[in-house]
Amino acid sequence: YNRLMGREVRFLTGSDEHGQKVEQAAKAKGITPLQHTDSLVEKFKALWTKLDITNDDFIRTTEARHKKGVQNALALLKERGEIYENEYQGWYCTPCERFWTEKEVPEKLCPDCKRPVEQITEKNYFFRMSKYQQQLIEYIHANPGFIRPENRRNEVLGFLAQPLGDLCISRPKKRLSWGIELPFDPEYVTYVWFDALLNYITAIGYPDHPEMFKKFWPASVHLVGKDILTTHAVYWSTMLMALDLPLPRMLFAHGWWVSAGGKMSKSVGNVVSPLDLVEKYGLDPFRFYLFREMVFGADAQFTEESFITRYNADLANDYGNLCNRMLPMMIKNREGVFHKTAAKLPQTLEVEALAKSVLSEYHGAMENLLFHQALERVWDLIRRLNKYVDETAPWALAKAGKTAELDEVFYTVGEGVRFVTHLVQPFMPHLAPKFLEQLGLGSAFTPLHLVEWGQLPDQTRCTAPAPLFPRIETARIESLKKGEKPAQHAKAKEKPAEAAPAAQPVSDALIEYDEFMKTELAVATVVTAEKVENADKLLKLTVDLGTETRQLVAGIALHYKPEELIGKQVVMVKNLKPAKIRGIVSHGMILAAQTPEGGLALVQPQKPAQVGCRVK
RNA sequence: CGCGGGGUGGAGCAGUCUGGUAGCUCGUCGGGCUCAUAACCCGAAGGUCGGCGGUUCAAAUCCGUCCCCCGCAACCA
Repeated sequence: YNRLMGREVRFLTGSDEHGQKVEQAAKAKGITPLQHTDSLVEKFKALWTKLDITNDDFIRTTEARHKKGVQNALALLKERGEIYENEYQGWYCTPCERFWTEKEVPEKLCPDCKRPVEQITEKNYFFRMSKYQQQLIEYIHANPGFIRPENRRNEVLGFLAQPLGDLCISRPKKRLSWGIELPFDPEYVTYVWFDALLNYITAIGYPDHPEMFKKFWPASVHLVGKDILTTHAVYWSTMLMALDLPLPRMLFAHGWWVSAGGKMSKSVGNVVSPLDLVEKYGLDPFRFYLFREMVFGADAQFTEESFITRYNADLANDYGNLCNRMLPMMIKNREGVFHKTAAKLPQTLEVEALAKSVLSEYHGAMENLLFHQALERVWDLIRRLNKYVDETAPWALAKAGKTAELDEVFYTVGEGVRFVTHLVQPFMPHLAPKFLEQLGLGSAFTPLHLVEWGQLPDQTRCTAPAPLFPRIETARIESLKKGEKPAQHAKAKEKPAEAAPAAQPVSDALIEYDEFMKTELAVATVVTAEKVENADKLLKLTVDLGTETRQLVAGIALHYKPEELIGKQVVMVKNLKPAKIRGIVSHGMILAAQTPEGGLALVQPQKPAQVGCRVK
């Protein structure tokens, strides 16, 4: 859009490649981190090409220009006293090689591997982030358009209402080598966020190409996912403040596409690869769908069905068909030539007035990244044009020989198509030119900022049209064609009932009797039962085994109330290794089976059995 | 009170900041037109805007409170 508006654009994207996760993933594959990211980057780039994303640059944080910029910034901040050395204390799990916060390890066990964590102290470097907290709050208040959408801005302000600590920006090399070395301490690398965020400036010439840097910084728009808003709004902003650099003009957090019907799941059968739609229906309609269907900034649901609905209604019926219904008529009656005339019909004036207001609202929406709104306005005009054709009934005008009026109508519709095609071009760069060709304009686009109503030249001669958005045939249309009543397809589209999770796959391998006998099953009586705090599914039970009582935790709280369990006999695995669940020791496991409704049924002796007796 | 999002006609959403006839698309029903990709145009049905309370002349919108749903996280021994 900005390019079409005649602006000089620097569209940057890239990849953040350092850090522990990357190092671990590479290690697991037995390749170097760089080999690992190389292959990922290749995939990203191929994807952008496929989607016709026209980024001017793609920066990788492993590139020399980036490393140099990061080290330069670090050195500068150190020199200015914005970075200091301090002890870092935390709970560390050696096998997992990671720190946990006090809160994360209430029982001093690693949440990942359950092994004990140890409190260790190590030297690290810290960035004086807290120093800028107040300044940042004031900045956000003073620049209401900085963080968008607005609810996100409030989220950030909420975050900043809490005391902000300083940011630990280093990792000792002995724990993590995959990173950028600190210029002032070769034993350390940079914390990945501190490294990655700087890409926005290292990619545009910081610090070696000041003329380029000056030209493109501050960025007009930072577009980020909603999940990384805080890092950008807080870490990055304070880093820039410390570096004495201006903040980006806008930080926009976009939402996520979510698959309808909850999480994508193979067993539910709702896995859709968006890219399949590109293969099936083309890139432009796909791009259109993405921008029209999503309220930009919020999450949106993605389904092939909604894509098809959108495509047929907006593209095939409204936009494509508008062009297609008029040109043949014009070829038949006026040799396909547009005659520019002064508007006389009241409907023509209405269309012109609408076009003008649509144009300004369109630009307003686009400047604010409200793409769905921009497209909505454009479609207001497209619908008005279809209505206009009905109102003026050019086929009747032709019969009556009213040539002047006929020319006015043809011109208005032709100009309408030209006009909306320009507005839609950022979304559909490949099909938009074809509309212009059909109108007889070649592919001579007017720069977007110069587009106005009435620029279709007099005497333009159109070409014979062919549908540019052929309808996607659905069952409903099929049946209409056969003259049947519309099928009640609501039923067919119902979400497939979530199949009760299949029984655990049973292995074919047979076991020896001895092996089974290793599992000691026993009858126990539930003595006490209570809910585990802060856990939805867990109950803490004590059971009587005759010779002893045991404490165990069972994930059955959704199906059994504590009080209904007390006094019941259950079957438990007696010789299971104890484990801590949610910090509570669980020594044993009680048996239950799934019911057809997806509930749980505890396994119970059919008649009262001897407590503690072995089950076999 | 773990974090976050949300509850508006059958479906998906806008409107909520800046109170004042509840709007859009799809779907349904009826009609029109016949130029077109069975499309387009018109009309209708359908909503106590999650519940309750409050502020106000006036509440989807502001305040309070409760309920429910969905992601993520944490446990499913």
